[in-house]
Amino acid sequence: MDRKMSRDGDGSETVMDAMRRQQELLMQLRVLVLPLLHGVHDTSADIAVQLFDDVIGCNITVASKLEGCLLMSTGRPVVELADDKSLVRKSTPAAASCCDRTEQQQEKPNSAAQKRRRNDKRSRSLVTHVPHYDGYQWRKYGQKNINGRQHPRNYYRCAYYRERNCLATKTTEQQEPTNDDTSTIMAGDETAKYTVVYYGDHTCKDHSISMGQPPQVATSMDLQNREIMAQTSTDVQEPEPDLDLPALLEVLDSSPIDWDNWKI
DNA sequence: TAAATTTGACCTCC
DNA sequence: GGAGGTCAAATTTA
Repeated sequence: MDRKMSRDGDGSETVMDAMRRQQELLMQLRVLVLPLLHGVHDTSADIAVQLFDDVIGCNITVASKLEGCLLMSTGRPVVELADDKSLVRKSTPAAASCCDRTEQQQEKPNSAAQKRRRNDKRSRSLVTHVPHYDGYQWRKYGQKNINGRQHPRNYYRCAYYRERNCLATKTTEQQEPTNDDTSTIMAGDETAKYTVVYYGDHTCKDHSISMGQPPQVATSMDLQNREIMAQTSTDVQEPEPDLDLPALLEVLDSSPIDWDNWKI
């Protein structure tokens, strides 16, 4: 890895790029597969969900540790893990961690601490046609028209935010149609693509996205949530009852794999 | 009637 | 001061 990291001067961005890419693709694969498991025997679906969470968690852990090593060796921060850099501001000494902010919020829920900025480097984004199919239950808490964007950004937090103090949040935003898409994509069109950005981990799960924990509790909840999501989604992004696999596969088309960067 | 969503206001950051 | 993120009262829905 040292050899690779020393490429292009320091090469650190290549490795981190690959990690980010892996993270992104895993999220996309998760979104792709979870709906297909709907109705599948619970045990198999449980295991699949757990495996996804574990692999993603493993990836996040490796990326974090790698980033720490790079910080020590280069003395400068590496690029953000999130794709949407406008949403993730650079860390500052004053920027508390996600967990630190949690404590502050619990102490003074209506104080100045109520406004949180997205400094979490563990945010990850993906592009999907079915932004609700991610295995979790979300509650919408806001909508904002973003400057210059055609579609508003929707803000969701975990449905267990209060009940289990789960700080996971996500934003969804319908992508602007490209030249190729303009003929087919309209508001609410099921072929529309959405950029989904996730922040934080689900602490509502016993194991969150971590490794080596028993899957039973969290995964059964995932399945339950997935069913609820499929039944109760109320936003524009209504998931199709019968999922269009080609449409889902198109998600992957939006970010072709660059195999050169995968050679670490 | 409880739960979920909408939406305008407020707050923080740049 | 503008943009983005969150809160919370009002409204809608099941």
